[in-house]
Amino acid sequence: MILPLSYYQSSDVVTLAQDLIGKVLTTNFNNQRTAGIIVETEAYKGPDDKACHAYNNKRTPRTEVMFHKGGISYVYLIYGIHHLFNVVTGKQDEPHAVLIRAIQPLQGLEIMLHRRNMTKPIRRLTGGPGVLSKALGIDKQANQLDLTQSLLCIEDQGALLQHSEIIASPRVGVDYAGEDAKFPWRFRVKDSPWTSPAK
DNA sequence: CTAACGATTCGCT
DNA sequence: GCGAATCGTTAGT
Repeated sequence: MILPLSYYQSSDVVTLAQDLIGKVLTTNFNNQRTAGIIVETEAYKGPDDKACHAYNNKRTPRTEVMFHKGGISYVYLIYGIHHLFNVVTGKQDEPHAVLIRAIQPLQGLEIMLHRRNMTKPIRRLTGGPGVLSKALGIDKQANQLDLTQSLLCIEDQGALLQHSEIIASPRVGVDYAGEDAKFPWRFRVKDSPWTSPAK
C-alpha cells in the first residue's frame, strides 16, 4: 500500500529515516514504472541541524518546500550535475527531510539500465543519492510532488528485507556542519550489496 | 551583478 | 585512491 499522508507528519525525523529502510520508492514517469527498495537514508533535522539546508529556519526559494507539511518531495541539484531526492517530513513549518541515499532495484530494471546507460545491474546502478535519482528518472521536474500519488510514491510492501539489520553511522559530505556532522543519522542495511561499503 | 561552493560521480592510475 | 567536471543557489557588493 502507498504510505498515507499521516505517515510523514511525525516530528521525529530520525526515527522516520530509520523506518523508511525497507520501504519501496516508485516512480511512474512517462508510463514507465520503476521501483526500488530503500536501503540507505540520512535524516536532516530542520532548524537544529547545521547540515540541513533549512538550519535555523532559513527560508530561501530553494528551501521553502521543506517548510510544507510532510509528504512531498524535495529535489535539488548538487555540484551542478546530480539531482538528490529527499522526502519532506514533519508538520507545517517544521523543515525536516530524509535523503534517500541508495535503493535496491525491484521493478523496471531494463528502464533503469537504459537511463543509466549501463548493461549490468551492479551497485553503481542505484547505490548513491545522485545515481538512484537518475535510475528512477528523477530530476528537478520531480520537485515538490505529492508522495501519495502514483506518479511518485513510497509504498509499504511488507518485509522485503528479511533478517536484515539496520546500522547507524555518521553522515558524509557535511564536514562544514561541525559537531552536527557526527550525529549517527545515516542508516543502512547491514551487508547490503546495494549500499556503499560500510567502514 | 558577481563570485564561491556544494547532502557527488566517474574515469583513470 | 585521486582529481576534474559543472551550474544553480546563495550572500555579498
